[in-house]
Amino acid sequence: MSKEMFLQQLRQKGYKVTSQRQVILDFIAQNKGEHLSPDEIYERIKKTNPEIGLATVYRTLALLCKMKFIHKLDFDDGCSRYELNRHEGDHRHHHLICTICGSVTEVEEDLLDSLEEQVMRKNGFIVKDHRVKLYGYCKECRKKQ
Amino acid sequence: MSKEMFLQQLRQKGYKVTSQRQVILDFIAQNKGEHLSPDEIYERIKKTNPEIGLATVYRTLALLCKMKFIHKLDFDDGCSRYELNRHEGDHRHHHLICTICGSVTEVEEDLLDSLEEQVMRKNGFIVKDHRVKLYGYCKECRKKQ
DNA sequence: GATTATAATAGATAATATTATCATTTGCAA
DNA sequence: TTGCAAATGATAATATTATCTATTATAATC
Repeated sequence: MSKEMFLQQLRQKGYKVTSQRQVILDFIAQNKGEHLSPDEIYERIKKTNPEIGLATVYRTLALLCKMKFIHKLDFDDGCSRYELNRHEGDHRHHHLICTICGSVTEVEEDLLDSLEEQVMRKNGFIVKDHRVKLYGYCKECRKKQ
Repeated sequence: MSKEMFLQQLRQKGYKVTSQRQVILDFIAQNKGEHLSPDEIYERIKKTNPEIGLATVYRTLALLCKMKFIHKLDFDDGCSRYELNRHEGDHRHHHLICTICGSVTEVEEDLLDSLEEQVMRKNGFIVKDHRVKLYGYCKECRKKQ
């Protein structure tokens, strides 16, 4: 999704396009691939835009989440982290969290279709999104065991 | 797992069996089925055991998690919640979270075997546990749409 | 295009949930 | 008993959210 498309979506839903939102949006887009925390984003943005407050960073991140532009992640390291949503609207990868070294690896896709179908059939629950975390030992730590 | 077995496991791993830990353990075992938050546990335990501090509740919950006696949950309602681990050592159900009414339903099992096997093969990652959250519309809310 | 009304947003900061710190207490082995 | 590492309670620190007043984007009007 391009920046312009996103700004249009904001206006369309009645949200305002503020300079702060654009700055934060640009920053996240420029740092895709990193799992940034609110405080990291705040500290690094503050250097060029010292007028932006921490609360606004939190609020904008929450808004970007609601708009499905980013995802909130939780790796149990004491703060939340966010990543760009690369595949429009849909969540398309899982996280492998090593319980030894704490590393986080992403794996593409999925294989959840049969699970979601079963939940639909047995529980009447319509699945719109999912979050999957796999805990275990990464390749490196496995060797050292 | 019985209480005695659990206390033995504590001693075996070098942890001490304190009265506070026993009180919290008993309370959780007596309220299985509820998804209790640390503050709820603290407030309700305080009535009969006013000497127990909030920090101890948090610490004991973290310990019980590490011992795989309970699970930490996150339903995005502003606090963490815990539930008894019914199937020893292994995580055996997923959560369906309705994004309309906020209800949380549990579904037994799994169908993750093929996913975990694939992760093992492609990433060399040994999966020891997983956490799956499915977001969507529950049966009731679906009707009202 | 400039002006104005207004609801949304921003910044500052108080409140809340959780974790870290530290001095004191306690379970447990010698 | 006694010694000591581990645990506790109190509370400071941190991450996040809620609150409240001032500011601002935007649509309507001139």
